[in-house]
Amino acid sequence: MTATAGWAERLSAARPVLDRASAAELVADVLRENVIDGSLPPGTRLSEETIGNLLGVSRNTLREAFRLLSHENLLVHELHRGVFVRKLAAADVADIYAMRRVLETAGVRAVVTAPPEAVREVGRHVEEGQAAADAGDWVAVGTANMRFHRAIAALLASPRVDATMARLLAELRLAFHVMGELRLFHEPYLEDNARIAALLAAGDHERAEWELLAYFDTAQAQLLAAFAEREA
Amino acid sequence: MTATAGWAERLSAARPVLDRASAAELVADVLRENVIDGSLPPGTRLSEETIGNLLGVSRNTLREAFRLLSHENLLVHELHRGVFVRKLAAADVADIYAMRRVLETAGVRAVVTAPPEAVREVGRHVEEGQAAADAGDWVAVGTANMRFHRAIAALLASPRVDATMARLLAELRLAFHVMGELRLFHEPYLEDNARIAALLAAGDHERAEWELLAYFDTAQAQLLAAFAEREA
DNA sequence: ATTAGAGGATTGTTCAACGATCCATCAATA
DNA sequence: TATTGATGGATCGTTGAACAATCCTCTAAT
Repeated sequence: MTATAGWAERLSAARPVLDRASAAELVADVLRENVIDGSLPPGTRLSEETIGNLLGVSRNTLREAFRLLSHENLLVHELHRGVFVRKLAAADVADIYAMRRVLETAGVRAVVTAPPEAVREVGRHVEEGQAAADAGDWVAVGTANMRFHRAIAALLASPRVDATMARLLAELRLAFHVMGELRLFHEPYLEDNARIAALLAAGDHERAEWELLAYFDTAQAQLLAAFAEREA
Repeated sequence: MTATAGWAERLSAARPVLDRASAAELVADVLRENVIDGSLPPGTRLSEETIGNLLGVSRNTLREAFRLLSHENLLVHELHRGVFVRKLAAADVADIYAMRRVLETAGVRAVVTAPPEAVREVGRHVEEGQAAADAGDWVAVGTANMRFHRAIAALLASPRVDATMARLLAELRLAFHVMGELRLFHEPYLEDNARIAALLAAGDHERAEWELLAYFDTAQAQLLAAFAEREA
């Protein structure tokens, strides 16, 4: 019985696969990948003709892809000048962390009403990060860390909060490129994350929130210090 | 001296006015206006040819405008079917209020560190709403109410939070169209808003938060009731 | 009443073209 | 020398047309 019970939901869950992405969205996916992994460093100018030829799509389609990524804050569009890979300023980093504080602390406080599955999801990403660290893959550690924090905000069980967090974290990755040694940036937080996940699992949201705020302060300070150093 | 002190900032603040132009953005502005004020009710299909001829722009330009508004959640784009004015479901309304609770309560708690000017701005929109009510302009009362709540979130002094709130409230206006009599929906909250603004001005963020949460509950329930009634 | 198919209408995507704008270069002037 | 002004090339902004792919409606057949 349980096998056939939820067939309607399973079908509607598969729907996004059906209305497959348009050409512009596929192009946006490719570009997003290259921006996030640093192949296209901040400040790079994306010429319509060059990129269009490279990917084999028309200028119009490409421009739609540019619009998509501009609204994800990964590209900036300057009239009559073209699109550039976003270059975060120190103020942007501070603002991103300000918004993360709001969303993630709200997520932590919602742990008491969150579905147990969502709480387990937080812990899962902690293990994911530790496994990646054991393998020495510090880029993967960074990815797991993003997922960990996204899972914290997801405790609110709000699609809009979730989408906002995803965009915030993608944007933040633009700032990571200023960090030279990824290991030094990510390694210390593995323990912090494990501790926060444990507190959440135990329902101790007050201490979890306190730990989380401490993490924000140090991580933000670390990033901003790297920014200041780059200036010099 | 003070008149010439901040000229650099004033100039750079005027910058957005300068690079304002793109035809697609202007078209998006026009469409947004018509969607928000109800001229284009939810569910309306926007034919590329029809709208393009009406506004005198080419299909390509119009499609860029559609993209812009789709990412503001005001339009939905269905592949090979066209774009439609977004039709909010009850779940959307609940989710919007969930996110408002997060952002606005955070704003209220930030009143202790917010710049005084930002606090005064909240009160200003209360008066704006009362003036509109005296004039019997209930659409303007609704606008003032939006600005009031946006000003509360703005206490966080975060550009990203501010932009997110603006988008959330624009989206919520799609739901207001189910309310028949706008006066019945907006009038009771004039007093609530005044009380909350007074509490904020006094720095009593605890009671302000309590009042605000009460407002969210009743307003959301009222909207959802109207949705349920529409179904019947 | 349901299914199958044909035809028309609309969208998806590309291409070519032209005006508008920006940018680098170089000449002219103080 | 440094600033200003003009020139030309490159790129963007926007349009219009074209064709394929897809959807919708209507009709016919079972």
